[in-house]
Amino acid sequence: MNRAHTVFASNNKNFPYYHKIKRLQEELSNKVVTKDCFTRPIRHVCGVDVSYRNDVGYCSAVILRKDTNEVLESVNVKCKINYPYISGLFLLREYEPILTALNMLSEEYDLLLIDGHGQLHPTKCGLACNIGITMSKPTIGVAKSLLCGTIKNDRSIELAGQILGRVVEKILGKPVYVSVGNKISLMTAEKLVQELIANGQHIPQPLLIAHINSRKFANEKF
DNA sequence: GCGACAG
DNA sequence: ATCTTGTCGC
Repeated sequence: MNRAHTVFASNNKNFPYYHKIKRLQEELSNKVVTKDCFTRPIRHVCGVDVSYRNDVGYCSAVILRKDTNEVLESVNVKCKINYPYISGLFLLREYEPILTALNMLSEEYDLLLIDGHGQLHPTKCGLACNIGITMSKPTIGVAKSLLCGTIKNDRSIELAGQILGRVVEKILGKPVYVSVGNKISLMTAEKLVQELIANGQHIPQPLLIAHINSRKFANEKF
C-alpha cells in the first residue's frame, strides 16, 4: 500500500478499512488480561518510541534496570511508514516498527512501556494492547494526552461506565494518562509508572531514553 | 448535529 | 509526530 501521500481530513473515517480495523480492535479487546501476570519481581523495564523524518519512522527500544535506571540494551530500527496518522488507528503507523525493534532485543525484560493508550481507547484496545497481546508481556500504555474518557476527582478515568485509566502527574500541569496494555492491573500499572518517573521528569525513564534515542537516530546524517 | 481526536 | 531561536522563568 502507498497511502502516505494521500490527503486525508484531520481524522478521517473515510480512510479505507477504517471501520474494519476498528472492529478488529474491538474483538481483540476481549483478549486483554487485566490481572498482574508477573513471574518474578520486576527488574528490567523496556521502553519504545518512534520519531519521524518525512515518511520514515526511527524506532528505538531500550531496556533499563528498574532500580538504577542503567541502560542494559538499546536497539534502533528504521522503517518506512505507509499510513497517515489517524486518531484511533495509531497502530497503522507504529505497530510494525515497534514490533521489529522489540524482536531485535536479546535481553529479557519484565515490563513493557508503550507511548500511547492501552484500554483507554474508543475500542478499549489501543496500541499498547495490540503490542502487549502480540508480545504476551505485561504492558502499560502511557499517553501524554487524553484521547477519550472522563477524568474524575480521584484521578481515575472513566470510559463507558468503567474505570480504564489513571492520571499520573509528578510535575504539576504535565500529566500522563496510564492504562492497561496487557497482563497487568490498572492499580499496579499506576504504581509502576509513578515509580519509573525520575525526579524532574514527567514521563517514565525508559520512555524518555527511548524518545531521546529515536530523535538522535532520526537526526543522524548519512 | 457539531466538534474533538494517542503520535 | 514535525517545522524551529531566542527567551522568559523557576
